[in-house]
Amino acid sequence: MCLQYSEAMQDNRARILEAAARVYAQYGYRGATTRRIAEAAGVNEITVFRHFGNKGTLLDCVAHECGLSESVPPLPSRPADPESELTAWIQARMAHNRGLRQLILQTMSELQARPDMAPCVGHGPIDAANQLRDYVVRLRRFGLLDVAQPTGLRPLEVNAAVAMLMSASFTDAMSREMMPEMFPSPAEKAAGAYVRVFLRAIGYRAPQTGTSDPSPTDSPARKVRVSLSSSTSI
Amino acid sequence: MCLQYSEAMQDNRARILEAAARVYAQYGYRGATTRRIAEAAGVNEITVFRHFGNKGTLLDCVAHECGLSESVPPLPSRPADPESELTAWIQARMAHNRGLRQLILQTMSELQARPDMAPCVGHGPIDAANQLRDYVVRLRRFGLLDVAQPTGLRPLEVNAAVAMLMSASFTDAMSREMMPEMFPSPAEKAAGAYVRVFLRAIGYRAPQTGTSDPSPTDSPARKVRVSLSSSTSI
DNA sequence: ACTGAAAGTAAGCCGTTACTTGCATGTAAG
DNA sequence: CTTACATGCAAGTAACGGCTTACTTTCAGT
Repeated sequence: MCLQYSEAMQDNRARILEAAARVYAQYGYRGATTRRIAEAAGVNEITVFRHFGNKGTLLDCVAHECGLSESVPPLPSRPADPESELTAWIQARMAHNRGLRQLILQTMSELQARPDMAPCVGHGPIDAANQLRDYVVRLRRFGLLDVAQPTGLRPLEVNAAVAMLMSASFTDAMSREMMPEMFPSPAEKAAGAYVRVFLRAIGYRAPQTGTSDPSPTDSPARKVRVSLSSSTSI
Repeated sequence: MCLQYSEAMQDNRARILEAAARVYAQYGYRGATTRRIAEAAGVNEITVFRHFGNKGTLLDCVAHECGLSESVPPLPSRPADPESELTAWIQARMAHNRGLRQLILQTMSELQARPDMAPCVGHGPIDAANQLRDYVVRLRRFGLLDVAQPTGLRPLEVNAAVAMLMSASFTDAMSREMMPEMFPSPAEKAAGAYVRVFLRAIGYRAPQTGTSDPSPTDSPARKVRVSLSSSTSI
């Protein structure tokens, strides 16, 4: 039946795409030659052209189909243990980013020449930052943030704290290997440390013993003047 | 006199180096063709080869001579107004990094193929992080940090806070343009917000009125158990 | 006027790269 | 068995890129 042709075809197509992603991540756009890609895919160079027409189309497909889309589980909608929840989330994000390190760096460095790649590389981090902002809103709703600090907790700084946590996990994943002196904390402890710093900065206080299962309704923090939304620029 | 030859020669050499840096930043190693560099320098292609022998040597010289070395004034040795001092420092660092953005991204993405570039791109940030760590030590010596916080101020987390501030300023400079949603705070306010979050996280308290000109000797914070050094891995 | 360093011009060599064309092979559907 | 499709192989083309050779121009110092 016609599906078997199609299956074999899809098979080769997938192998070419995967090989192209690997070669592109290692050598960049110019260095990802059609010969190298075909060789890495175990396929004749001509097959590449028959499937994708030309190199540009192939690498566009790589960018849109490959793993830059998120595969990190979301933050819980009801915060229970913020420190461990955030740490697990940051750890997963760092592992994800480490795996895509070369691909991300190549794409970022070539954004000027191929600006249409911007959403492809930007969507993941932006979405994650919005998730984190929403999580902070939930922490506040559940009364887990100390809003009576002397200096006050302004939206500008909460956004800054979010950007700092996202940046730290991203930069750590991108560059710990190339400049370890920048990250004196060992890799397995880094995520937890970032999260603790973040929580301290946004005024997180572990709930008092006995205040288990906090509900949003009985929290005095709801009428605080700070309101945050993931899509609101401050 | 013979110096005029040399001056003219240095002139062309400098123009080639500067043009090579521009072309490399825009197109990367493979895209920085000798023809493009020569054209950008307003010089014959052969002159490039006569000066540098081959493309590799030229781009090595670019990496070692160009502006990746620091030009940011250091943090003051006697902290007076940490928030404004750090903000000015971070702002200068961000401006510096923004100017070198493409050069940094290209070099980072090609580190796998040219590992000898690692110190060239890594020295600046590492040095800056060490400066910041030393500054925190000075804040502590001058009694400007609240070390009696409930959760305690452990070196692991101070290092994490340093990494977060450095990462945030770096990532902001690198990627605000390509994904503005990631940084909802306006660029001119971002540095100050990062610094305030950082100071809050490390337990900075503005000195009480009347405690002007703090001296390191009369500070009770000196005998705290936390000791930090810029070259110590924790 | 002569010398010699620095720069330019013209031309080319040789390998690489993207992409094409033409032909043969295998294989499954009808 | 035929048809159609997917793939492979051989060869080639046009352009580009690193680098060289052989020669000329410019111009300060002697």
